[in-house]
Amino acid sequence: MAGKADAEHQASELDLIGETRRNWADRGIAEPEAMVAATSLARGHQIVLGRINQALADFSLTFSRYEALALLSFARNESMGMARMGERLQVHPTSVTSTIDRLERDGLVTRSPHPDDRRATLATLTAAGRTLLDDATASLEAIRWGMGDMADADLANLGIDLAHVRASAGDNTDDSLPISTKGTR
Amino acid sequence: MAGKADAEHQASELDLIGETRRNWADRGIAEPEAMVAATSLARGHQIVLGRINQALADFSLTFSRYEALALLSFARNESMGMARMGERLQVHPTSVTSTIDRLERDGLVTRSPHPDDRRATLATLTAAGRTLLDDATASLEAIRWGMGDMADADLANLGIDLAHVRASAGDNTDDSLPISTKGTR
DNA sequence: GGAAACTAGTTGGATGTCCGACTATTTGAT
DNA sequence: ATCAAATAGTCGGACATCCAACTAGTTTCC
Repeated sequence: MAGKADAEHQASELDLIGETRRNWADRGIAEPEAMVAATSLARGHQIVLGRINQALADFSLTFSRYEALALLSFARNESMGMARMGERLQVHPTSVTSTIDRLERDGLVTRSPHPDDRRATLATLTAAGRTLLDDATASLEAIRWGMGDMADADLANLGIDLAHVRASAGDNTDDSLPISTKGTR
Repeated sequence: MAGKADAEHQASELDLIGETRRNWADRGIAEPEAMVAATSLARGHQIVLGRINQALADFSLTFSRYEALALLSFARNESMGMARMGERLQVHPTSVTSTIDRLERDGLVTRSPHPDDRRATLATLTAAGRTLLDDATASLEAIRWGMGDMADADLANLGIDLAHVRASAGDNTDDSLPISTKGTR
């Protein structure tokens, strides 16, 4: 889990990131924009993930486990090999093991041997898993995936800016992104 | 720690977020922009934090511990009560305990009783801690705090968009942010 | 065919984060 | 003044994530 569950708690009096920026500026930092962006990214992530996990707590889920359930729900037969899950979710194979362990413990997923490859294990969504996923999804939609009351236009801008980050890491960012204003700024 | 250490690894063939978006769209999701933004935020955080932690590994540091050292370096006498550190870093008190434990173990920080409040403990930067912080900072500057080759203008946009997220959580976002284009889009 | 190289998944260890509960101390309110 | 309420820090437990190392099965290539 990551981020404080209570993302809405008092942010004390001051702007913590602005304060940090000022501190570094006094010291003569290099690349101040990058520092502010990285710091803001960490804080934004903490806020949003905190809200999401808070909402998912009603279902005894975390975002990691929710993502795994959602991924399976999109797969043929709601079933997928664990290595493939790791690629899709961009997490280490051991994290998949750990996530599936807990989902299986809670009866949301079952493990079964792969029919063709005796090394591989298939994770398959159970009926309970599918039901819980649907309920949890409705809950996340209700809180707009933790994005608060941000306007759709601002959300789109954020998505574009983050696409730049992802592109800088080699993520392919195809045309499915909101590109209405792309290149115009 | 969060994010894959190897943030630059193969992003396989497809755009994972675009693919996710398509999957949900087929299902008729509500609030698609919010979902994409939240997903992109998580991925962007993973990428940037992964790069940062990779750079800090040369100093046997993590970003959490680096942040704690930096915070202390800005404090009067390079010293601060642990509760205050938790407020500034926006983490749970037990996380501060854990972080200071490791910093103390590595000789980068010392604990001492607060002179006026016998409940409180002061964490103080050591000479070794200060030196390591400076070296680690230089390393982070060299990689632009994990922001890759993003242009300053894009970084500024990202900072602005994330300020909206933070504002929606009650973070005070004062005038120290890059506001050159604020309100113009 | 058979050995080397690769792939799939797990286990064990380290870190970071949260929450609940607990002790010690300080504040505040009657 | 005294006792309740709030605050500071820690411990134990749960999760998520990584890495290194290991077992078991599959591919590749001579």
